[in-house]
Amino acid sequence: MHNADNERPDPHTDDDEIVTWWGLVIEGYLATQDRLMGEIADKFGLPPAQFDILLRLVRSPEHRMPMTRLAKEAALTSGGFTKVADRMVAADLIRRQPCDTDRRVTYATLTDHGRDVANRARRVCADTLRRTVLTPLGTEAAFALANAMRTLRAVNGDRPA
Amino acid sequence: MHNADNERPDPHTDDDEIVTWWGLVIEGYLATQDRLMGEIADKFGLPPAQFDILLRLVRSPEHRMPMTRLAKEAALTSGGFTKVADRMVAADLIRRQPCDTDRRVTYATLTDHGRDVANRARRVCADTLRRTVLTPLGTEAAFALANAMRTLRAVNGDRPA
DNA sequence: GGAATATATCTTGCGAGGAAGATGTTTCCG
DNA sequence: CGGAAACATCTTCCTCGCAAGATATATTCC
Repeated sequence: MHNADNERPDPHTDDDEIVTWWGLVIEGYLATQDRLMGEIADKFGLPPAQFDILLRLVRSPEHRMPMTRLAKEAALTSGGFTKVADRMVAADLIRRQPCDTDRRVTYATLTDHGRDVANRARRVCADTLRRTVLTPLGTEAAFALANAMRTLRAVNGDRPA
Repeated sequence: MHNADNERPDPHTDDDEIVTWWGLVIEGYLATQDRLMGEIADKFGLPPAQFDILLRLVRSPEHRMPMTRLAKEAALTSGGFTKVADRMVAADLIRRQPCDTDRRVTYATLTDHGRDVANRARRVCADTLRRTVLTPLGTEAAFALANAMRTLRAVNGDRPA
């Protein structure tokens, strides 16, 4: 029934501990992220990909960005991003704006409605993060969290492009 | 051009900082996880869902578990899990084993080949984690990471099933 | 000017997973 | 015993995103 107490079938038990440890860590953060995105989806009808795009656009000068650059930053392929953009255009969040000086590029530009939704969703997101992450952890642990992340990015290939 | 230096169009700049902070944290861990799963997929042909299932089975008594329980632990719907199981049966990683005492339940049972793949993949996974996460972070930071995760799980709904 | 290369976007087909419903099995209760 | 409710699994249809290829435009070199 219980062969974990006295048996040791293979010498890789440490492996299992490490993999389990990492699994729990990832699971915890993913669960938090899922709840957060679920809230955004419920309240604003924004799937994660669309919310991410809105955040990037509302931070951009003139609230616009070339499609390709946006796709790259959101870690989407151009083909995949086309359909995300289609849905966002249909929802009146962005519009496609041809570039005057380079007719290859199309800007994704935030509509007034899109800017409004982005700001409100960002506010809700920040409030929830404060309540469910920052406050419980405390600033010190939150800082450690970001530091650990920075270490991971530095060790592994941090490809900024 | 640069309206971030001297302008402050809305009073929610702190919101943006928090959301950005969390986005970077999530992105860092997800990138690590993606690389890890990419390695497992490349070397063993195991998609993340299948690898997760294998780990749970290899830890289980008699290397088997009822389908529904497995689906629940892997955060999949029963319908979605059926097809994952189909692929794993086709790859000779698991087989479906009817239960003697309750003819509703079907066990997912690890095949010999499945057990072998699971052990080798787990070893690779643990080695990579040691090299790219545990060693760079140090045991203290790694401990802090797990602690922060535990806090998050405690604050938000920790459903132990 | 005009061909070759690079860039930006869109279209088609595929795999993964979820939701709703169908089927067969067990358990509960009169 | 016999029917109703709960349960486990599977089937069908849907959405989402990626990969590969097609099309159109820009830039560069001759």
